[in-house]
Amino acid sequence: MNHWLIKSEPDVFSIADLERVGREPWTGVRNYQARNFMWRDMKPGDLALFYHSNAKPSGIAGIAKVVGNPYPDFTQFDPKSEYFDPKSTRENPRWWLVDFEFVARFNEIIPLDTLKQDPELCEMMVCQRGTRLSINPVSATHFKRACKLGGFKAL
DNA sequence: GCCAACGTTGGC
DNA sequence: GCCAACGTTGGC
Repeated sequence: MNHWLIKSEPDVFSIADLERVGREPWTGVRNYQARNFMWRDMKPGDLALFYHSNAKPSGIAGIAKVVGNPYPDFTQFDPKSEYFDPKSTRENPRWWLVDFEFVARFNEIIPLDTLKQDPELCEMMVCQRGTRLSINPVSATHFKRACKLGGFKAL
């Protein structure tokens, strides 16, 4: 099983939103590296740290799980969507996504500052300067430790 | 294929 | 709101 970190701006879609809806298609990823993670590497059952970016504070807010297999991001075909991509076709879609399911919400967000100060978690991509990728692979060790800090029993 | 200009991300 | 970092675009 692979582990991940997925970023979302809580003003747009937060861990509380995921808890409310239960399951959500991860639309709007328009970066090839992040897309490759979703259609090539993610498998149903994979677990992800749900990270709040552009937040007060930014940090890990909970856990989500990959459900189902990748399929084309429908927003790329919708001219009214902000994620519309005129260069993509239904025959040959450019952008793919998976659905995420709610697993857990931490009692308190683990702030980025805490992650950076942690001797292990400071190694995570999200702690490195200039890393803007919205989906990051995470080691099983780092995942477990983040769960522990979040007060959540490791899965 | 190079690279300057531009746009976006995201911490602060 | 600022700005560093980085990805993408497009002229050549």
